[in-house]
Amino acid sequence: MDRAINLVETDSPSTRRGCDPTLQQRIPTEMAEAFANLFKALSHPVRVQMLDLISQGEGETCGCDIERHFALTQPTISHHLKVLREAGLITSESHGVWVHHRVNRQALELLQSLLATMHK
Amino acid sequence: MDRAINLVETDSPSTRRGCDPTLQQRIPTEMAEAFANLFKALSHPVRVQMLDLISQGEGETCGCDIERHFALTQPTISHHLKVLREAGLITSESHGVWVHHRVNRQALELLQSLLATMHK
DNA sequence: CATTTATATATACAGGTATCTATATAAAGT
DNA sequence: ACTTTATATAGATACCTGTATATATAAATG
Repeated sequence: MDRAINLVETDSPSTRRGCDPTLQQRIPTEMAEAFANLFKALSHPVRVQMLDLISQGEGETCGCDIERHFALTQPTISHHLKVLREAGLITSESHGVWVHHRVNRQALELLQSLLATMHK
Repeated sequence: MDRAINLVETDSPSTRRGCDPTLQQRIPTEMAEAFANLFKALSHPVRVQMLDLISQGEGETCGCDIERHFALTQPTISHHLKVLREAGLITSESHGVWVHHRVNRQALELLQSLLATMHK
């Protein structure tokens, strides 16, 4: 009548530890890291606004278009664009001196579906 | 025929600067900050997984239930829960020694709708 | 029933790391 | 030459996570 050993790492339903043993880690670590990286790219107000600006263009939005809307230096804008690009939220292609940016819809849809699963 | 002054802060369509002058800052700064704060709370893989675990419970998920799923110390778990709580992604209420957490659906829906506007 | 023991949670602090933004500079197209 | 964009660097600030500690409740035991 004493549960003896196994004080930790138990998953049996007879354990007094854990109010709800049915909770499962549905999101594996690597997937959680991928999601977190996308969210991190959106964790700055300037980048939220930048992505919204880019989403308004038809893939023709260039850096100077974005720059006009912020009280930030050009290297700082360039940095934020790089963060969005490396996260996979936008793609960028050079056209002469200009670089045109467009949103990656797949990434946004992925985030949307995650959020959907988390509020039933 | 020369545009003279007004080298910066121009919004007039006659400005040679800016390939696409129709782009508008649809998201005001305070709103962008609010969104960024929510995204920042989700910018860590552990918090993504934690929110998913909490979303599985019926508002009865306690800290110890969460703790079991991570190789982190209790204060670290407590810290991450605090981040989620202060961002408004979860609410927490004490029941005796336990604290029960539940997701804030409004916050998740808000993020979802933002993402929706950004991929048309 | 009182007293100890264990459990759940929170706070304070600190070291290491990452992020933000500016200045300075470079490269390349028009 | 002028414009667009990128990189390097650096200082200030913020974030992550552990150790140490505190509090309050529950459980156990005499």
